[in-house]
Amino acid sequence: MKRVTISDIARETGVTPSTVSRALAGNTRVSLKTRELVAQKAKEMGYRQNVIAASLRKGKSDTIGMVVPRINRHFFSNVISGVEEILNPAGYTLVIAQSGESYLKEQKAIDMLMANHVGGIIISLSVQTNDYDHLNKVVSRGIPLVQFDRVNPNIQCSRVLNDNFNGAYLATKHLIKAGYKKIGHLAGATELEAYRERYQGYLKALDEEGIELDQEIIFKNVITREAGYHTILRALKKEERPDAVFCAGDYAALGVLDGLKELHVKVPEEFGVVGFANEPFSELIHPTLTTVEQNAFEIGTRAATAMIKSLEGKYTEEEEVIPTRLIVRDSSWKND
Amino acid sequence: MKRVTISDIARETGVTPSTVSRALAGNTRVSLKTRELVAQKAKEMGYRQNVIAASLRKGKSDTIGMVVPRINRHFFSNVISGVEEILNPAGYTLVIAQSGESYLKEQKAIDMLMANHVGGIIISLSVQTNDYDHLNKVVSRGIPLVQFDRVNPNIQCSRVLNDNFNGAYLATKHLIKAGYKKIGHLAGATELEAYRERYQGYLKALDEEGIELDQEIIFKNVITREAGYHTILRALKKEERPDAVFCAGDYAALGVLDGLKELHVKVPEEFGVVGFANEPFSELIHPTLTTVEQNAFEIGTRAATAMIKSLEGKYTEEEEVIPTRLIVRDSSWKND
DNA sequence: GCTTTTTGTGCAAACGTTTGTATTTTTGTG
DNA sequence: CACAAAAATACAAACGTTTGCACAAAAAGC
Repeated sequence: MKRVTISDIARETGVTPSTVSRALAGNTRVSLKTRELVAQKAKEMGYRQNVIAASLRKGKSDTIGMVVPRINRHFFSNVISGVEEILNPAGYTLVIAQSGESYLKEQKAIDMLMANHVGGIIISLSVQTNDYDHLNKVVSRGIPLVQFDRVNPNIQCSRVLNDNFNGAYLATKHLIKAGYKKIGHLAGATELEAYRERYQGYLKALDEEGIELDQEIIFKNVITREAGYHTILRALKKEERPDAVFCAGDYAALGVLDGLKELHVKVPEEFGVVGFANEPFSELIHPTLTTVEQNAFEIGTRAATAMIKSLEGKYTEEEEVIPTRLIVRDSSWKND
Repeated sequence: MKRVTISDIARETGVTPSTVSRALAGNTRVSLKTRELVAQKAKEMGYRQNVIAASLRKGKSDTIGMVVPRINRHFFSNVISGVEEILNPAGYTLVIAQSGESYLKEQKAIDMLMANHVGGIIISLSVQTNDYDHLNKVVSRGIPLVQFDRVNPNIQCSRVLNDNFNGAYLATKHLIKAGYKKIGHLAGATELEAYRERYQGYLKALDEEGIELDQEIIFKNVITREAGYHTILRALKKEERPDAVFCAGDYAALGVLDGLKELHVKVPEEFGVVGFANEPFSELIHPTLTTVEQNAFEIGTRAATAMIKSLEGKYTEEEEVIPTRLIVRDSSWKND
């Protein structure tokens, strides 16, 4: 059962392969009559373009590469869905690679994608990444690049971002309005812009409300559930103990709730907790977690749209910021 | 900044492209000396193979396609990780397509993968799929196919499965031993083998313990949280009400817990609940959910291994069954 | 009716590999 | 030292497209 090629169609229709190629591409240089003839014959014979051959000839492909830290994170898998939503109908295919938060694997993934002649690359950086030669190489090869969420602003390419700043600002503001007096912050990895922005949003809210900053209740690099748990235990031993925390991630917030439960601290009565990301579990735990929703799917569609724009040569370096939204649940008082 | 090709290396080293090709492939027909010379020069010049060209020539590629219903399901994203774990080190790249539980999209995904000349396809069927021509086409084209989890046993290919039967059997047995008397079952989509097997496991456990089957407390097609919720409300209105249920999925179990909480039925004291899948949330909710763990990662590694075997021509149609494990948590009595 | 323009097709090269076969070089043997 | 055998390399075709250029036929202009 051989594949049917363009030459097979040519033979059957009595024209040359080149005409068939043009006809299938809808080129108006071939008459409408032959275009229809070819199209019909192609369908009849079950022709499918050999994209490999086409890519080789054209020197580029309709495959877009995507590099994410981990595919099984709610945020990233939803971004991927968003990207597919746009890319597939537009005739592109997506190949996904995981960096596993490792700089080395990220480099390898990009190498692999370039070896596969992808038409463009959409990436969210690993935590480890602090050298950007691999990204610059992509750009200098003329391959369209789009960064999202975890980005480096110094690379010449479009970027799609969460409004981390505003989300954090709203979250902190909410805690203040709800009546909590001493609000701590569990910050994420300081190397990542995204977490730094959340920290800034936190600061802005405090500042705006005239609350003095207390470095004693700001904890850096607290991302996991375990870290959150240990941190809250430590925090509550301090003389000036916080009565609420804004966590830069839901997993840390989950750990905080673990710790509070262990210490029999009532939430939200005695202590308020707000997370970030709206992980699926956040509405399933007890108490349900107040958190900041990031619109992962939309980030995906925007990134894909920016990519297509670049592919069509309409590239302009731009930065889009997708709004975030506070979801108030049971882990914080609602009376604001 | 032009790509360096095999001919560039040939020119620099004074041999022909064919020799370079063979040298890079490690063919012993070229002398060790030139092999080393070529390898060194290639490195020096920064050569990267053009896989597109190679694929075209060889008529197949080192890209493996994977089709899953949804990428953002814990189970599937972990299977994917397992597949990558094996495929990447072996020099293959993975392209992932989502069927979104739609037969049409599944067909399209397979078409796309074949157009891209993937070397093989790993698939888990969509719920909707009840026609298998697209799979047979893959097989008849000589493209290695591996099915996992949701499979059709009539297709000629290797399969990797969960031990659904035993998992369900253990779960039900556990409920009986724990002292529950009337155990219902929320079954999944009956079109899927996987769910039918879980049902069978449930039956076996009842039978073995000499408990008479009551069709009144078996509910089909209950997969979502909402369905679980409505079903348990309905079930508890019956005259012969169950005092425990084994759910074919964790989401349904979650809905059951919702319903029980609403009715102030105490879990596990008055009612036992067991789920299936060990979704991440299952240990975060209150009470924590007793459930059956399926080793998604291992399913992935096995599927990938089977794929590589097929690719290397060592194909034998085989079926592997990966064991499942009962995880007892707070939603059922532990005194068994 | 002859040149010029337009329109539709064909020819052939190119994309970068791989691989069967032919050719040259080296090695071994009598 | 000749000659066969073995080893190393070269040649050339092929994979299925796309596309610049050439060419023929039809249409248009004078």
